[in-house]
Amino acid sequence: MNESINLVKIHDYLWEIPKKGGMRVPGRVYATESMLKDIQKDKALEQVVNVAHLPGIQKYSIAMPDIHWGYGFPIGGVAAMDVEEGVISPGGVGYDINCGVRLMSTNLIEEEVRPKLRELVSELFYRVPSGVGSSGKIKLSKNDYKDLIKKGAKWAVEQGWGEAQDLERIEDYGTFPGANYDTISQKAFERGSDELGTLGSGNHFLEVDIVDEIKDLQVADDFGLFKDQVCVMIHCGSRGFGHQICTDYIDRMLSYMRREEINLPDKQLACAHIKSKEGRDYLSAFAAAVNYAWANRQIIMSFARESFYRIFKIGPRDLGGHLVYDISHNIAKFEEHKVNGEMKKVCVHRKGATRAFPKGHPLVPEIYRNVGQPVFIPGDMGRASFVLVGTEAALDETFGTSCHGAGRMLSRNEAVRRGKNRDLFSELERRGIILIARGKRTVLEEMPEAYKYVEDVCDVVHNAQIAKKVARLRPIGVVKG
DNA sequence: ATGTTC
Repeated sequence: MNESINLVKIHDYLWEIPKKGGMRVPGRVYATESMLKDIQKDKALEQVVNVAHLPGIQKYSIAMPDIHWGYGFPIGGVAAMDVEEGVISPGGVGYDINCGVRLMSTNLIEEEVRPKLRELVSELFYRVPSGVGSSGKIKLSKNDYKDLIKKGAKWAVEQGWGEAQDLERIEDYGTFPGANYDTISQKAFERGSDELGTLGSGNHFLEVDIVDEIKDLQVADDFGLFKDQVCVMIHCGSRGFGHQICTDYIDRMLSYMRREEINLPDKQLACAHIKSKEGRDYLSAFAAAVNYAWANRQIIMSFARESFYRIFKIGPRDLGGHLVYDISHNIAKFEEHKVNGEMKKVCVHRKGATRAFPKGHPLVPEIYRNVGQPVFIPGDMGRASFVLVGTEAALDETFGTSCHGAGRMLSRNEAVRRGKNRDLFSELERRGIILIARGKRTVLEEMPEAYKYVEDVCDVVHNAQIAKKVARLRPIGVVKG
């Protein structure tokens, strides 16, 4: 418990940790009072306080309602740094650089898919390798890499996985600027060389979902969503490539901090000034991993389309198979935000947090400029996931950010311990959900009871108005690592 | 998250 951390109520869904000691800004936590009790069970709020010590941090060290303990920064944390004096921290992005979620809509409805659901999920499981260390059929040469790390999803489309219009529905059109081949270790290249088009493990998944309830008819329609529609949700990141880049740069930044005599409450806050050589090199390698993750999700979506074509013997026109949007929830971005009444350029770290820009914002892709940015909040494999839309209040209060998931409630070990006599596969099947997974342990770690109910988390961001609910999805087919 | 403890 963190009795020593004082929480001052701002309103029913927002609490402030007053500035104290070496904190440069206060902390702010979006949660209900009852959620705070769970949040206080681990060291996540201490991490919010620690992050508030970082050089150049602006306004607040922010925590979303799905916050939990992470490496250095909490997962569900947001921190914006001044670009002149501030720092970039690999732990503020996460080990899985550009982990994120994309949603693909289809023209199909549940009753059309049900009769062949098991075949479909088997096909998806076959085409998209999953599990730790899973490798795919795509082998990346040095020249492939050079092109891929600069172009991201655009590279994947050029190679034939998907179409140009997909790129209009990805943050930054699927290409992150600034990648530099020379800032990346050989080890990172090796680890990533056969992992493109693979899902990975842990909380990553590929799901067939049904649009179960529409919460905002107009916005749902603008996103191309309707009741009973079949969708595909993909959650994964940059695999061993991004992981190795994070590892490499935490190491380099620890020596930078010793050299520059930067003292922080936790070694895991390893960071370097954005303008330093170490900071710039990290950003160049990080950009490459961002692009790798976008290419990865692009390729997996393309495999999903092919699975539908084969199982239902239909073509692209009948499937629909439109990308709704692709969100990044482990990323740092240079954006303009209002600080003390003036617009300034900051580097926003979003770790387990989703950008949620309102309509009219120039960084929202043109097709959604008059609607607002889609926000996806995946829940657990047995209950629900949500589609929301970004708001003006998010831009004012949270650097345009909302939460990213249900938030873990049980540790992985505790979930496995409690679930060891259960058969999640048949339990889910009785509820109409086909689950195919590579490892039984991962399934127990990820069982529904290990997570908060996602709608409770969505209610916080909805009521705090930092995103607005659009639709609820429910899973009918799940592929796990 | 992760060649699941370089």
